[in-house]
Amino acid sequence: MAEPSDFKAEPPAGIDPIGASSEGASLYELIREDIIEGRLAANERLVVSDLARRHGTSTNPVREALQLLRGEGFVTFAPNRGARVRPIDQDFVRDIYEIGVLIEPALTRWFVNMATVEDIAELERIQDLIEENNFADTFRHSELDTAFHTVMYQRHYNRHAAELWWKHREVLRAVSRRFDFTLARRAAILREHRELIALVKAGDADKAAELVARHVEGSGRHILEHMRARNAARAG
Amino acid sequence: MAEPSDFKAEPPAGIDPIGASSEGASLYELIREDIIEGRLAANERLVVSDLARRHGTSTNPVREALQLLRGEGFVTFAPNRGARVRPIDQDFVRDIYEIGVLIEPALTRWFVNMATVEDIAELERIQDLIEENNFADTFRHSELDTAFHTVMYQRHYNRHAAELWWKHREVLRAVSRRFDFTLARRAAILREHRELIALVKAGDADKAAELVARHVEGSGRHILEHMRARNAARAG
DNA sequence: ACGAGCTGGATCGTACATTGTTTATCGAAA
DNA sequence: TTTCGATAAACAATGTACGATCCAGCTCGT
Repeated sequence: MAEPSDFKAEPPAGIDPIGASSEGASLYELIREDIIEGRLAANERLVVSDLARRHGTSTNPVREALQLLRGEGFVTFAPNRGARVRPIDQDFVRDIYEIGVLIEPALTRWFVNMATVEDIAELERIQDLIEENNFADTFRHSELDTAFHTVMYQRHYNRHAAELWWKHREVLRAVSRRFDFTLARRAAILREHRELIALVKAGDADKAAELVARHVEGSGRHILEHMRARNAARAG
Repeated sequence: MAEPSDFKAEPPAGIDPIGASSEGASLYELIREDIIEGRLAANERLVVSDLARRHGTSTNPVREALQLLRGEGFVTFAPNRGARVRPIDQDFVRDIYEIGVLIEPALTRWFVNMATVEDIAELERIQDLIEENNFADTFRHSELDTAFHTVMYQRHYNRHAAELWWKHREVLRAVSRRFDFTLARRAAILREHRELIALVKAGDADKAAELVARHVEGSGRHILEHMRARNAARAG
């Protein structure tokens, strides 16, 4: 969170976004993006030689990228049958937002007790931008919303929990980009953010945690409903 | 959970313990064991060519195993500077047991509402074995204790949460094997298990969840205290 | 329908090129 | 003589290439 203008969603400090070398890293990111963004279909086979050809590298970096993705759960392996895209389906989304409902309130509770004046000012600034944008640019909204929550979680001492949150967040962000926010959901997001800021100011950790649980729950349900609707439309 | 006699701790169904090929899998497991069990020191460099020589393979499988471990968080990478062992230190343990405190109660809550007569009988059977063993064989206790909780979580619909629990459990199990249980802790474990079974029988999900939170918290604190004591002893 | 053989691709091994990091050495300045 | 900095050599990570082997799934002939 450096400059006032740039709001590229960034991971909380200390979470390495890349980690490998130049080639391998980009390969990893490219494949990962393809999976999260849905460009690679669920359960699609990931043929090493194809990927190598497509990205203009040899097979070795591809294999390493796939193993890395396997470790992170985006790719499944069957012995001697290679890799497949783990489907980002309703079950997957439900699983990770449910974990969010359990973890985020705890992160929030800590934040409420540690928040500085600057933190609160930052939250309000981002919230102003969110309201100014008012879902006109959904991509921008997504970035700002992520930034809002990152402010709260980025300095938490439990790096594992923060990292887990971030990874889940990235998936949900990508999925939700495929849908529009309903008017009801838009109103709820704005209301809950404002309410959350008020609770942080008041130092009411319990109520803030409870609110965040509702907020995450609502967000997850909203995404799931969209996915269900789309699947029904496709099937019908 | 097949035969009455064997209680090798096993992951909940659907969590692939291996996944890769024969060679690569064993390599992955060997290195992973070395890290978790503490045979590889914290932050120790993992030189690909060394590992390849030591395990009698070429460098390729080693590199893939390391990437997989990176994805799972056991190894850190610095570009062009290779891999290092992620230290399993107090912070690490604290982070994952705190996440357990958040997740396990939710898993338990579900189990209480879904438990069959057979499930409860299984819990009691394992608990009998735990009490029969009475910490005489600490390794066996560890296996039985894991089996006890696996019965509760293995059929949970949220595979992500169950998998997360299992991965964390493996680490904590390995760490706690290096220490003895204090008498107080032993008593608490037995008491809480019995109490938990009673609450499951009574169908009291709220109290069961609360108890599990205390149980996990107590277990985590116990391990942390041991680690602190050992570190203090080493430093003094 | 069924089984033998074929084939694609995964897996692993080996060798080597390139590139970046670390370390040791050497010379110049203090 | 010691210290500092530059340079070079050693080391290791990363990427490429290619060949061997093995297995799952498919084809084709019966």
